[in-house]
Amino acid sequence: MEGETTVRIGEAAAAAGTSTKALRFYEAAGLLPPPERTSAGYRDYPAEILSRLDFIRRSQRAGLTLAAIREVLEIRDGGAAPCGHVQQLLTRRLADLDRQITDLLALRTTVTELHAGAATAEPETCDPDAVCRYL
Amino acid sequence: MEGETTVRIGEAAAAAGTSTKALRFYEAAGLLPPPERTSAGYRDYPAEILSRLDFIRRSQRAGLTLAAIREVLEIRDGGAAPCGHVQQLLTRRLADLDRQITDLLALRTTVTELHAGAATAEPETCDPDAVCRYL
DNA sequence: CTTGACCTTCCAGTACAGGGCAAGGTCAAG
DNA sequence: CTTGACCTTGCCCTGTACTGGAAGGTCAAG
Repeated sequence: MEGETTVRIGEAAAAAGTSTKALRFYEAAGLLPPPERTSAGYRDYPAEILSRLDFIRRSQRAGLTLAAIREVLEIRDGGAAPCGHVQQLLTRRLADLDRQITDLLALRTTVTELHAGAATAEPETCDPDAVCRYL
Repeated sequence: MEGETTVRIGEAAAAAGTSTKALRFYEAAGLLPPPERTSAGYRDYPAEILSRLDFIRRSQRAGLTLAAIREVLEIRDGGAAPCGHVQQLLTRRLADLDRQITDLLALRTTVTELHAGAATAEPETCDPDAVCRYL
């Protein structure tokens, strides 16, 4: 038997491309299980923490919130495969993205129109009461 | 000469379609000049406040922050026409919107791909260590 | 022995635009 | 006289994902 490889928080953070602050934050937020501690009180993570951190990072790149990621992790930690939940999550995320994109495109149209109007700015014809006719 | 029409905060808020809280907040944030007070200490706005509130609302619908709106108002209050500034503002806002939209579209592509992958979910083939292969 | 790189906890703050509630003053109507 | 609608100030709370700093413990190297 070999001794198991463990990592301290700084090493884990560096390997995952994040910060020690973030790892402690994830722990407080329930995304990481409280690790063992060394006799000095240092967090002592098993090497598997790295794939978990990688999962968190992949999920974040998909625009998922930490709360959503935590749910997936909880299902997995409960022993079940989170596939179904993940699929729902992605479906909702997609709908959300579509709504956001639609909203932004509409706003872009509005702002483009305002901008075009302002291009022909004639301060003389402005009603001071209206503050600015171009908005 | 007639007495000038004035409005109290509740009336102004209702007319502008916002809340008394928001009006006090705008005042603290420098978007509204501190109004006269009645003998009881009530804010007593001139009727012109309504066009200012309307301007604020129009600007917010264009997605401008209160800080940006305040700048425009300050220029106008300084006696100048804010046209040039407004045009810059809209140019920047447009560039910002384009960047946001581009980012969201890229994210949408990513999420769509993940979602398509997850549609063929086969929990058996998952590596428990990876938490979920579909993310 | 000391320095420096780690690690610990806790507190505070970031940006945004207010919302919620408390505790109390004011005013017209019944 | 009292009720109810309105107003005042002040203070904390929301959500997001952390980051910064203070104050101090631990450990290997020089």
